Amino acid sequence: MMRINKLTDYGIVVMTRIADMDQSRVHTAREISEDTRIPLPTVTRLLKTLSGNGLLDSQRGSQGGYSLSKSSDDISVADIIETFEGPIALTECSTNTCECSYETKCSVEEPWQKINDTVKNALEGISLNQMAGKNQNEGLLNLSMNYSGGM
Amino acid sequence: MMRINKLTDYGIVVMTRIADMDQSRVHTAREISEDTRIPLPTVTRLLKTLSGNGLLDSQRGSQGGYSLSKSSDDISVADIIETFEGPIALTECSTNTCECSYETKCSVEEPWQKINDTVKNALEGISLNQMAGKNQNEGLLNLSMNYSGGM
DNA sequence: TTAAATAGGACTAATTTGGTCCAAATTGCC
DNA sequence: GGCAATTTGGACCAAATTAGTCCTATTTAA
Repeated sequence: MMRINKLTDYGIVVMTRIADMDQSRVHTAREISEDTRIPLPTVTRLLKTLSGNGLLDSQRGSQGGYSLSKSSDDISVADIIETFEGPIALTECSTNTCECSYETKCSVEEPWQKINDTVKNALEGISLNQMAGKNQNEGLLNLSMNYSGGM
Repeated sequence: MMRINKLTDYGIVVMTRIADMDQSRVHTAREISEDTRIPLPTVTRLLKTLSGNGLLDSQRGSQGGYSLSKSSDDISVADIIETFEGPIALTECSTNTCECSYETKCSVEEPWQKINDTVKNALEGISLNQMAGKNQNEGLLNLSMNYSGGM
C-alpha cells in the first residue's frame, strides 16, 4: 500500500530514539531495544545496517555501543530510508536507466522522474532533529508546496 | 524499495494509454492489452479495478468496453495509486488512527503526517493529461517545493 | 582471561504480490 | 430466441519479498 517497509519504519524509530538520548555516551542494542520495545535481535540488525551505512558510529567491545555519526540536524529522513531501501524510486522508470518492457511506459518516464524528485525532496527536507521529541513544538515543521502545473 | 506496486504502475500505464486513445468510443481489454503488451488477464484485472473505483466507465456486452469516466485533466496520479493501494500512507502512523505498539513511535507521528501530506499533494498535482503523450512538451510539469523548516 | 559488545552472514517463516483462470451476468446482433 | 463478445466477481496458486531469529566471529575494557 505504498508503504515504506516495516524495518525502515523501525529504523526511523530507533534513530529518533537515539537522537533523543544523551549524546555524550554510546548506547547499546539492549538499551535501545528496551527503550523502544522492539525485539533485541531486530534492533541488533537495524543498528548494524545503520552503522554500516555511516549513519551511526559504532564502538565494539565492552562499554561499546552506538552513537549518531553526525548532528541530528544533518541527518534526514531520506538518509534513513535510503539506508534500508536503497535509492528512493517510486517506479523503475524513476531511475536514470529505464529499461521498460512496455513501450507506452516510456512516455510516462519524464513525469515520473519529476514526481519522484518531489517526493525525494520532501523526505530530504525533514531532519532527524525535527522528528525527535526534544523540539516537538508548533510550527517546527512547515512544509508547503507550489504547483505551477499546466504552465 | 519504497516502490509502488507493479500492478499500480501497470495501472498508470493503462490509464495513460486510454487517455491517449480516441475518446469517442470505448476500448476493450483485448485492445488495450495488445497496445500496451501487458498480458490480457492482467489487463482485465486492472480494468476491473479501475472501473470498480470509478476511474473508468464500463459497458458490458458485445461492442462493450471501457472509457475514461471524466476528463484526463480531472484524474490525478494519486487517484490511480489510491485505486490500487488504498489511501496514500507511508507508514501506519500516517493514517488518522495510529495504534502504535512502540511508544516512541508516536512521538514521530506528527512529522510523518506532514511528510505524508506532502507526498500526497505532489501526486495529486499530476493529472493524467500531464502523463499522456499528447501534451508532452517542455514546462508542462513544473513542481517545486518550499520548506520553511525550523521556523 | 573474561565478559560485554558489535560484525557478518545464514536461515526460516510469514506475508505480500503477481498472474492466471473459471463461471456468471450483460448486451448487441443475426 | 440464440449466439457471440464483453465485463464482473471471485477463487486460486506460484513467486518474490520481507520480517525475524540465530549462530559464530571479532573486538575491547577491565
